[in-house]
Amino acid sequence: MRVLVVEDEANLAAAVARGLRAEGFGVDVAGDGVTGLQRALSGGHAVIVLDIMLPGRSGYDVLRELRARQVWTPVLMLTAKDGEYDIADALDLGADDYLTKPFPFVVLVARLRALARRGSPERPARLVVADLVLDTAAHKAWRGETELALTAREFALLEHLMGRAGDAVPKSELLSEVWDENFAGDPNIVEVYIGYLRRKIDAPFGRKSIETVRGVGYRIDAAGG
Amino acid sequence: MRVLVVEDEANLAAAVARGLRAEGFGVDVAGDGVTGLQRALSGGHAVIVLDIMLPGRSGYDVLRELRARQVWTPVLMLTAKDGEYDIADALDLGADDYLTKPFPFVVLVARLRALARRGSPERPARLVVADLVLDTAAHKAWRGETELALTAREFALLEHLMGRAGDAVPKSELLSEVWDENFAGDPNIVEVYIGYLRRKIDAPFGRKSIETVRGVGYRIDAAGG
DNA sequence: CACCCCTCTCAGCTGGTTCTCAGCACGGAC
DNA sequence: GTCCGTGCTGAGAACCAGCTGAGAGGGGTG
Repeated sequence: MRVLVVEDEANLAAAVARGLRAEGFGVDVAGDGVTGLQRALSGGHAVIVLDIMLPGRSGYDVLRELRARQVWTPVLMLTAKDGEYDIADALDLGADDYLTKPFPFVVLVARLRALARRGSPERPARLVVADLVLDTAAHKAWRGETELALTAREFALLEHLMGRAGDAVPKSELLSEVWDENFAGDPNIVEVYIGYLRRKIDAPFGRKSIETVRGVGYRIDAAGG
Repeated sequence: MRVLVVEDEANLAAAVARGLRAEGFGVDVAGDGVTGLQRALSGGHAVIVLDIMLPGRSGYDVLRELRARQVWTPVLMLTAKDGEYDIADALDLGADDYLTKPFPFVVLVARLRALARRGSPERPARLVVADLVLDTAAHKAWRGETELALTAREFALLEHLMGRAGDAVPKSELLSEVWDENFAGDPNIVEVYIGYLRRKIDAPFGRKSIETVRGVGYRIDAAGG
């Protein structure tokens, strides 16, 4: 069972890592938010221990980004007790548990075990952006009351955009995530499919959910469009 | 519904596997205690049939280890009638039922069905979707008032689809759950059986319960159809 | 042994889906 | 306004997923 520890205080990080290894966990350590996010995205961890106060990107930020990218690995947040950061916010963002520093080591281990056992919650079956709804389990899509007839590829593309609603998603990311990691064909395929989508989900309803971000990619406004 | 059979007598194992497949179960076979334990831990089985006398690790051992690792899949133990091993011990260790060899095949099937039903509370004895009704214990199916004559395989397929009513069930999942974990044959078998089902449960009634989700699999609409 | 039923394989067909390509439109820089 | 780069779109080709009929193989039954 692998654990990712994202913590900038080197001493604490090392101590936690050593202790967890002794308990039989495999441990990865990241010293700042950016590398922490990378490691977390690469996946394979049963639990993530995430400090809130971090150089680079805060723990909040990392957590938000993770969930936005559909990564549902359980996260245990670490806070200093000075209360500058609100743990409630973290839980809102999708943290699964938290500990206030300093903490007894055994408590950390127990909480991690509990989180790991509980496992990663199912990814939400439903994506909602304004009156656009995707049911990923049923593979159905609606604009308001109207069901949309999307092909598999169109559905996958829309799913990815809605999963990162509010973000400008680079065309390269769409290519590698919706198509293939090493897609060899014409990258223009993304534009073609964006066109298909707009004709199905926007034009008939006089809407403009999918914005073009010139030179970057596309964005679905979190507030809807 | 997947069954794991842990049995070292190759003839018996093969006979049981064949018989269970004919009854519509997906069957995994392990020939000794060690691989049996591995398979069991990998999960996904509704029931485990476990011989006591095994090379490698005894059935006792495997059972103890399973329960120690918090795996609660129902287990049916097989014993030779010479009484060298005490079935009471097995029940103490957390076995759920037992059979003394030799046993009538129909008894095995009945016990397995009972265990599977009892074992997972979320698998009800009766599945209802609109006017489609499956009695999984009695192995009977109706559309409205009309009883349907389904073969074992057709029944298993319909059971799985109805158990996930509303979801688009991937073809790969159907293959591994209704057929076999490592089904080697032509995956087209799923389409063939979907065709059989439609001819029995839909066409005669002018209905369309089973929708094709192109590029994914099949779906039975929770609201019926 | 003959027959029937069930399971599964195979190959042909169909139409929707995916993708390529080429030309056009548009935005931004100067 | 002109030019260049980027994005949009229609047409059509290639492909492939899914459906079906035919039939082989095997087990069980009379």
